[in-house]
Amino acid sequence: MDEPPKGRRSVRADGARTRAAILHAAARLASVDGLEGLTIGRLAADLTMSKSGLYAHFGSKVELQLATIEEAAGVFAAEVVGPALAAQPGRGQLLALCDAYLDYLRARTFPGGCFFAAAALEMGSRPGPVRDRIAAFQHELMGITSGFVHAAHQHGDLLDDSPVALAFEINGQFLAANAGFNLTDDPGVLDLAAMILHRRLDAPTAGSITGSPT
Amino acid sequence: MDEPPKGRRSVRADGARTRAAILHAAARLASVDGLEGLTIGRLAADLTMSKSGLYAHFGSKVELQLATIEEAAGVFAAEVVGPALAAQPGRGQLLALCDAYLDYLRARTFPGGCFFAAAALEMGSRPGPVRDRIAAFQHELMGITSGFVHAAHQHGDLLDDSPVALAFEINGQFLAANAGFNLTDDPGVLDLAAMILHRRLDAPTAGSITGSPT
DNA sequence: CCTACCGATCGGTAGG
DNA sequence: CCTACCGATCGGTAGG
Repeated sequence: MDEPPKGRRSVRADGARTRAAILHAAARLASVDGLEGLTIGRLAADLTMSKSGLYAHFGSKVELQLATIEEAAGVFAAEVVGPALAAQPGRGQLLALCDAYLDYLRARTFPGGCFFAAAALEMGSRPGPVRDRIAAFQHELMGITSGFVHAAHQHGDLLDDSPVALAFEINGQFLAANAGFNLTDDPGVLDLAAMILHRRLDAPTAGSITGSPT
Repeated sequence: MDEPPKGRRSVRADGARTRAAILHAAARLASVDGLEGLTIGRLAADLTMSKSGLYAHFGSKVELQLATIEEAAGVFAAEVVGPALAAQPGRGQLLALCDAYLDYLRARTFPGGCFFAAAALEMGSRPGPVRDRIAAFQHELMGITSGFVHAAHQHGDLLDDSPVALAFEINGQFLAANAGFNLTDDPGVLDLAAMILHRRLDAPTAGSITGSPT
């Protein structure tokens, strides 16, 4: 009766899978109850495990919150930023970002709506490492968006003043779409936001989108 | 040693003053900690009174939350909607609304930023009477804003498509201004939002603003 | 990953 | 408006 190493999955791999399951549940809970309202007791009950089991993975609530943010950031990168990065630089890339964000809301990727919109509002006036991480994410997203605007300018696709201002404007429509959809449960809100964003990004020099050579 | 009725303020008036003090503190606390994070214990400590003293005014936490929303709605009406209602119908009325909102943020009327932006995000996915009241407020504000847009159309001041769409757009800039200001503490965020809104509302048929007769 | 426990705080009530 | 109290839950620890 030997125990070959492949007979059981390694403890390390089991731990990693448990950790992933915890963070998946934590991100979903936090989108509804907030990062502060996320309690270790409820999370443990949700996973049918003990509270101290959670403390084996995360030494404190703050560490759990920070890990949960990383989990949500991964989802956001995959669902929203990824599709936009895959698009060609230009006006279409900005539209891809907007459509991906609205699809991410429509799909109810997180049951409480956009994880980061909720977190930004909740932590905005609560100093500490959690708020700092959320602020850094928001700053990063604004940087990516204004980078897309800059690229569209280079591409001659879009006439506008400041990339920072347009990124701010787009972010505002994201926030309005998230808040409106959460409060009304009406997908028409997302359609309205899409219409506004598409009209806003209608290039004065439109027509150069389809003509990209090999 | 008689006790003339005017010798002490009426119990009713004292109660009303205490209630007002409670709600003032509650609205400020809730803007930071959320309507759910507002606890009766902390609120009592903040007012140096006992928890049961609070229960004499509000029978339950939900009733306290609802009363706190009414308090905040009164502040919002006085600080934001009031100045806009005082303005002449037209493009200038919409700008007055925007400027009043941004001033209300700049003044840190509530220490945690806009009470209703925070509440809308927090309660969006938490069914119940508190969420319903927040949703009604948001709906009311959108109605007021789109009414201003409609009036500006009548006044020939502003060319635009749907009042609902423009109200949605403006609301999005409010949310972005609130979130950005809360996260960065940088008043430049408010200046950026003001610039965006003023440029957005620049009438294609500008010039008819100053010519209103007696 | 567990049981068993800690002090603190939660919303709420009894009785005055 | 108070003291005194209730059961439940909080974040966290000891020890295994």
